[in-house]
Amino acid sequence: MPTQPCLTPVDFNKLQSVCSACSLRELCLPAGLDPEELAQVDQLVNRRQPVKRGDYLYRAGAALRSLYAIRTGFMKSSVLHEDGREQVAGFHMMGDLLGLDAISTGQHMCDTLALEDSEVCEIPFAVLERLSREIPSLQQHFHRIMSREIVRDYGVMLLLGSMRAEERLAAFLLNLSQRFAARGYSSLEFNLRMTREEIGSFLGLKLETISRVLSHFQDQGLIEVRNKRIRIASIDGLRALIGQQA
Amino acid sequence: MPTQPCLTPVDFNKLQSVCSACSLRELCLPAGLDPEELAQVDQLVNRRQPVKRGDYLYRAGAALRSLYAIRTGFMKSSVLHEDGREQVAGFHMMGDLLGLDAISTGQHMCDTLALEDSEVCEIPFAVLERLSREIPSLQQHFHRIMSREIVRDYGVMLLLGSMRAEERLAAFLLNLSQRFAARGYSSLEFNLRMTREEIGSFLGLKLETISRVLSHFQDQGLIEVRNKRIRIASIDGLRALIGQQA
DNA sequence: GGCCGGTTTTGATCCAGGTCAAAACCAGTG
DNA sequence: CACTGGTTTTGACCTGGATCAAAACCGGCC
Repeated sequence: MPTQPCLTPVDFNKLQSVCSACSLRELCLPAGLDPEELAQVDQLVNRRQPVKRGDYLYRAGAALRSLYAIRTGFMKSSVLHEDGREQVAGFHMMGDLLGLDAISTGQHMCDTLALEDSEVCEIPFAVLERLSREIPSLQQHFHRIMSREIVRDYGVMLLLGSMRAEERLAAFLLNLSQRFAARGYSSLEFNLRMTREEIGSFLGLKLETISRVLSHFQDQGLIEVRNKRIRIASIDGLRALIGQQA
Repeated sequence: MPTQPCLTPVDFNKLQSVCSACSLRELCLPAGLDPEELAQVDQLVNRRQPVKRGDYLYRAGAALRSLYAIRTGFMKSSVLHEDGREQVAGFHMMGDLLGLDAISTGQHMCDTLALEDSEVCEIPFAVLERLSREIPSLQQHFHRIMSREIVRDYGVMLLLGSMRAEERLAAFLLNLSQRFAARGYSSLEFNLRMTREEIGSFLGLKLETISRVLSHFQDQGLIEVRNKRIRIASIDGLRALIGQQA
C-alpha cells in the first residue's frame, strides 16, 4: 500500500476554522448538551477581556491560569531564542483557542501579542478540566482542538522544512484565505494584519524576500498587493504553485 | 517587563524525557491512585505489540483506534507532500506517546515507521478518554502530554525557521543526548538510528549537508563520528554553538 | 497641510547550502 | 568469502535567498 499524502499546506487550519465564533459554546460544542450543561459551559466562557493592539495577551514564563478564545481581532504567537531571534509560531484569529502550550509545564512557552485591537474570552483552565470530566462532548472537543494544533504544527514543519520561498508564501496566502472564508469573510480580498517581517519570521524568510515574492506574484497576475491589502486574482494559480490541482 | 527566552532548542523534550518507561503507569502517572484505579490504568495499557524495523505503526489516513506508547525501539513520524517530498516531523523513543495527531479528525495525519525493531503498548483511545474522565490525575497527565508535543513543535519551528545548518545539527545532537540521558543511557555516546537523509529531512537540510557538518564538528573536536556512532567530545562546545552558556 | 518613524520596495552583491558526481564504505546475504 | 545495494563522504560548482543600501511610501500626529 502506497503512502498517502496526508497534509497539504493549506490544510493547516481547515478544521480549526469551521468554528466561526468565539465562545466555546457557539464555537465548538457538538449539539446535544442538556440545559444545565449548557449553562455550565456558558459560565465557563463568560469572562470577556479586551486586548489592545500591541499588548501581550500573555508572555513566556507567565503562569497558566486560563486559555483564551479569540472573539475578535488578530494575534501572533512567537517563541524567542536567547540571542533575541524571534520565531513567529502562528497567527490567530476569531475562534482560535490560545494558551495550549502552557498546559505542559503550567507556564506559557510563547508570547502572544495582539496585532490589532482584539477581544478574547478567558477560559479558566481548572474549570475547563473539571467540566470536561463531567461533559464527554466537551472533553472530546477539547482533545480535538489540541490535536488540531499538533496537526497544524506538522504542516508548518513541512512548509519550513521542505518548501521554497514561493511555495511557502503561496501556502501562507491560501491558508489565510481559507481561514477568512471559514469565518464568513471574503476569501479573495483581505488585509494582512502583520508586517512583512512577521510573515517572514513565520515562514523562515527575510522581509525583503516576502516583499519580492509578493511583487513577483503580482507580476504573474496571481495577486494584487497594495501594502497590507491583498486581492487573490488566481487562487488556482496559487494552488498550482504548491502542487495542488484546482 | 522584558520578554524572556522561553524555548531553548535543546528543551524540546526535556519534560517528555523524564518518563523513562513505556506504560502509562510506570511512565507517567503521578502517584496517588487507589488500587482500583491502578488496575484500570494497567488494563488500559496492557496490550503489547511488536513492530519490526521497516514496518509502519500506522499510516496517514488510517482510522484512529489507539494511541501507542513506545516500550522499546526507535521510530520516526513523517508527513508527505503530494509531490512525494517527505518531512520528518519527529523521532520517537522509549516512553514517547504516538498518535496524538489522529485525535483531531479521527484519522492519522502522518506515517510512523519503526527504524529498529520496537515494541509498543497500544492504548485504546476510547478507553483512555473514558478513564481520564474518571481519574483526574490521568486526565491532567494526558493534557500535559499533548501540550508538551505542541511545545516541542514550537521548538522545531524555531529550529527550522531561524537557525543555520550548524546550529540545527548541534541542537539536534543535544536534544538526542538529553533524551538518551533521561532514559538512563549514555548522553555522550550513542548510535543514530536514522540515516543522514532522515536527519536532513527533519532539519530541513540535505543529506550532504548533514554529512559535511558532522565532519566539520569532528574537525573542530566537538564530536567523533564513525558512521552511525556518535561520541560527543565537547558538549559545552555544542551548546556554545547554539548560544547556550555551559 | 507637513513632518516623522516605521514599513515596504527595489537593486546590487554575496554566500550558505543545494546540486551533481564519484568514490569509499558498510551490512547483509548467498 | 565476495557481491550487492544502500549509505556516507568529499569535491566542484551553482543558485536561491540573505545581506546591505537607498529610495519610496504610508499613517499618525502636530
